[in-house]
Amino acid sequence: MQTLSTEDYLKAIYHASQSASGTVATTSIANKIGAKPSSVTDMFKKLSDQKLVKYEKYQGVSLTSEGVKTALRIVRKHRLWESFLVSHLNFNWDEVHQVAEQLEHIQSEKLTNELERFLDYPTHDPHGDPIPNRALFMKSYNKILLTELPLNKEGVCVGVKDNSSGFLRYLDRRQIGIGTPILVLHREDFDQSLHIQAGNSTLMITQKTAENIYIKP
Amino acid sequence: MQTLSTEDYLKAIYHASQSASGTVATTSIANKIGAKPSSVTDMFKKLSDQKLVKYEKYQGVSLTSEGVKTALRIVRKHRLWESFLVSHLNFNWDEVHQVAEQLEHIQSEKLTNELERFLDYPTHDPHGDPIPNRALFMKSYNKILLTELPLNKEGVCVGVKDNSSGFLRYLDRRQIGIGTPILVLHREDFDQSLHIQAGNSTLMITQKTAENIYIKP
DNA sequence: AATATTTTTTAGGCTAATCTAAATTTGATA
DNA sequence: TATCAAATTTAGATTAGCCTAAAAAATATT
Repeated sequence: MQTLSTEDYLKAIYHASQSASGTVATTSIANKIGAKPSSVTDMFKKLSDQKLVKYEKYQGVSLTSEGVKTALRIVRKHRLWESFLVSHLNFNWDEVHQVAEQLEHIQSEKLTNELERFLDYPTHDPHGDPIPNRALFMKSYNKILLTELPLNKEGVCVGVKDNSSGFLRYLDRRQIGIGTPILVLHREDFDQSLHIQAGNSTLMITQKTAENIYIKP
Repeated sequence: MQTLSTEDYLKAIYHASQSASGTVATTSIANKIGAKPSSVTDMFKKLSDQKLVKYEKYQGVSLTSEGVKTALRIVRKHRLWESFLVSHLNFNWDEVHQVAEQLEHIQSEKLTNELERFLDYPTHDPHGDPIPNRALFMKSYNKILLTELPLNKEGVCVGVKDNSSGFLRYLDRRQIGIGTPILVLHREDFDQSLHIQAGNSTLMITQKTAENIYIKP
């Protein structure tokens, strides 16, 4: 059984190793967790003793298969709770993260599995991220960034890269959400901004926005 | 903001002060929390510094009004979550306590209030205990123990005093639950055991059982 | 009332998780 | 490749929450 803190570290290592290849650096975890590098080193040693990560001095860490399982169990809970908050408790997709950070630590297999059943076995959370099933298996769409969608090719928004409240509320205002059909009408060579059709409305978005929106073509 | 541990202490002090009058003794909290009396003394001092309890050496503690409020907020969450687990997640009334002990610490007013709305403003939890509303007000039935119910007077089971899994499962087997109509047919002078009608069936229960069942006459 | 027992507190330690400051290693740069 | 900057680790300290053992106070018993 893990402590709150070890669970946070394992999740952070898991997410860091998704976006980069090779081992995960001390500093990158320090930034995610909001702790000093020296504290992270301490924790790396503890996790290594518990065989949850492979750690070699100065070489960063990688999760063992046991570590991956533990991390996925937390991700599973996090995403199921986020789904519940949005679908039944009137939370908006920009409000769920902080609460789910707490709920993900609740220990009860029965609770997790019954919640999943109650939600009718959702495959994706409110941000479009895949939810690991009971066997910890998850299937992602093969999605691309909106910056990579060819002109005049129909796509659907299936997720976001930036989960910050600010970005999500911006998308709300632009009426872009999971499931919104998207068509790129014009790409401005000068600054890579896009004119798009999103649902019924036509609008302009910056490159920075486009590289944070996932599309299923 | 409280730590997990201070919340546990406040809740324990609240419950202890419900069942006894005057101040709450160090040992009684030590037993509830599962800690040594010396640790409890330490915590009493901390809670006193935070003005959540009134504490005088060797004289036990009592909650301040701020302490009562904090405790009731936890009780509210505990009982709402228990209700949710039973009504929507297929938990039996003897399985909810441990999980609710974790869920009661989740900090989000919105979550609590939305959960209450989703459950349609329940007034009592699965064990018949009253749920504090948003203003932390709760209304209890004026209930009596089954030992005090006069012969041949109709009553309804509205709660249990002992919330242990063992007792609750025993009641399940006897088909006694919240809402079951109860009639005392005979009281045995020798050992105070009762012959009762519970729902459709007639059965015998011991005095010990009867003093753990609450009845609304 | 004096003594014995129980309850409570104090004193001093331990562990997990953090920190700062100093030392070490890596890897980038001149 | 020698040097320097950045990243990482070590050493030593801190805090919360707990412990044991001993001392002190309250309560019960003779």
